[in-house]
Amino acid sequence: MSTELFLQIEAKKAVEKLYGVIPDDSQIQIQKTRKEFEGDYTLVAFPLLKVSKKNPEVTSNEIGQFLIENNKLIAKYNVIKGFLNLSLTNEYWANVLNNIASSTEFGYKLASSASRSVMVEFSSPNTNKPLHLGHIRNNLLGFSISRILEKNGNNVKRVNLVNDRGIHICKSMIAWQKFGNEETPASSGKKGDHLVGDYYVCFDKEFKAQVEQLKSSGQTEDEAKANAPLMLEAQEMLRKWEAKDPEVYGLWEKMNGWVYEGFAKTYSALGISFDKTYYESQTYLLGKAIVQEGLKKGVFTHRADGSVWVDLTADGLDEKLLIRSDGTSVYITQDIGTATQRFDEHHLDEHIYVVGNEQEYHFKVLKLILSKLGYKWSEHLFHLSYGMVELPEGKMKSREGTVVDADDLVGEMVSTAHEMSKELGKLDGLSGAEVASICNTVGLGALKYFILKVDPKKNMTFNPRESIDFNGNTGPFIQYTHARIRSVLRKALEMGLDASKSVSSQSITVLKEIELIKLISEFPAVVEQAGKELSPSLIANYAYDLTKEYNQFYHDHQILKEENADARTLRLIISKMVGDTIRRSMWLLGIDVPEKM
RNA sequence: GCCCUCUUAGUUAAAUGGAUAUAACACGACGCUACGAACGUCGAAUCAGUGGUUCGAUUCCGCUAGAGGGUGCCA
Repeated sequence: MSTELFLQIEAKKAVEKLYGVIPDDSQIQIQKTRKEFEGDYTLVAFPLLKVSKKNPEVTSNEIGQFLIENNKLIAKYNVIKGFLNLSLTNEYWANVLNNIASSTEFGYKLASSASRSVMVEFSSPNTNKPLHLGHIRNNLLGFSISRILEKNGNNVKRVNLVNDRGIHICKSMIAWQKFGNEETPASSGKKGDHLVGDYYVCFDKEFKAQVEQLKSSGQTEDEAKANAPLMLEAQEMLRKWEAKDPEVYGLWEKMNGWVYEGFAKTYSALGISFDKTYYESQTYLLGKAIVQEGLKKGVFTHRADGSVWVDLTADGLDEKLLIRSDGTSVYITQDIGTATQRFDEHHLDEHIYVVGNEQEYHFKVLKLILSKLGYKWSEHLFHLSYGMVELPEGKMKSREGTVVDADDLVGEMVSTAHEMSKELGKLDGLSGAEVASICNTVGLGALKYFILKVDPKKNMTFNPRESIDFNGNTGPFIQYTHARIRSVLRKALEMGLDASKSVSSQSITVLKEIELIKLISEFPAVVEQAGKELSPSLIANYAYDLTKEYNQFYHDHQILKEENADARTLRLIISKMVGDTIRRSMWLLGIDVPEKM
């Protein structure tokens, strides 16, 4: 039981005994005592005044007095205005530490076959260009949330839906065909996804030139865009692709193959993997049958030109096209199909889409359509809508070359880690492979932490200069503290000190020790909260708080050189638990922690 | 036009219907003969404006201003 819950129950009893009324849970507000006051947890008296019919000070004092008289584990209290600050005894905290030290998988709920089944779709890249910073946020969020949900006792399936077909792919293809001179990753040494991306940019450049030319010969902007030969060729290519024209299909397979090789490297560098990858080329026709069904049910309507629509105006939304007048399907048609397919095949309790907030309307519409079709599971679809990543100069624009490339970014972070460790001389004497591994861990840790510490819902600014800072509220700061703890534990082992004994209240000698035990004991609640809110940032902030608190402790108090054996053991155990909790918090974020750095 | 979101120190972030709003970076001043200084200590600096609900609002609601996003054949 958490300390907060324990105090809530005790306070409830006290109120009942003192005032003869059983208070509502919402009236018993327990919160952490603010740093500047003495106490562990605080009961806010204001909501109880109606019950006590006394002023805040008197009410607080009466409850505080009752609690220390009736509970041996509550040591003392003080009252400031309407706040009752409670301190628990050293026995209580020693016992908490012993319980944590002897438990396995502390803070985690393990999944069983009876657990809820959750599918998380994330990443979902287009195969016409390499991954960039925006994809990194998506990937890191999706991966971390999957781990958080797993450790909240869910069976999680990670899936990727690759957008491997459509006009955007044809743009890269047509540009390569016309201007590529048979360039391949092997011939040019370019990473496959970058090579294809270059031709996407090339298409845009040539297309714009054609549009300008047509405009100067008298066409309007819209006319020029519609008539540009390159665009017509791309559209023709898409038609040929849909007709499975062998030449076009072969080119498409070849170029997508290059992209997949490139993506695989990026995913591997980021430490991201999936249980299953879906391809839009295999799912884009799904959903059409369901649209027919909807027409029969009268949920959708035909228009004169053959297009199919759903009217959502009664729900405050607009009318939405589902099938184009030429009979082809649109994005949402496919999503209707894939969602149905997944719930048919897997019996999911929840399906989470990790997709940027610019698609909020899309998912609102999707959910509504599915519920109109009578699918009860539509209420189990959840759009995890995350904010955009902007640069200090503003929005990233691929065409203006202001996009931060994922591979470049990872590379820069790792090389910064190299420079840093060289400068500090921290890794002297280690083998090249060890140094490379550590710098990789630290560089990636910096990047991942920088992105995940921000609340997913919020837009964030990515400042390249600040992101490679390894001091302060950063991944490397937390990793460093872990490495330092591991170093202490290695030395303790050499000295033959035992960190597996249990401790007694006499072992606790300074306040910081209790602060640390308290913080460690809050880990399960943080994991649970992060699972509920689908927010890795809660874990990141917790890890930082814990690390900061430990560093202060470490600075002010000796561990191995402490002469009192009981105190030394306690500090050793606290150190071990802090190190473990840091490691496990970071694991939930998809960040590794090194033994040395 | 209509709909949605956001606005917290110079900057980037945090928290909360409750106490004097929390950190980091940057800036200034300090601490290594030390279990790891990628650390620690001190200083200065913030809730866009306005009205309401409330014992109490930065948090909830309204309006104003600014920023971003979406909106019938893109994804």
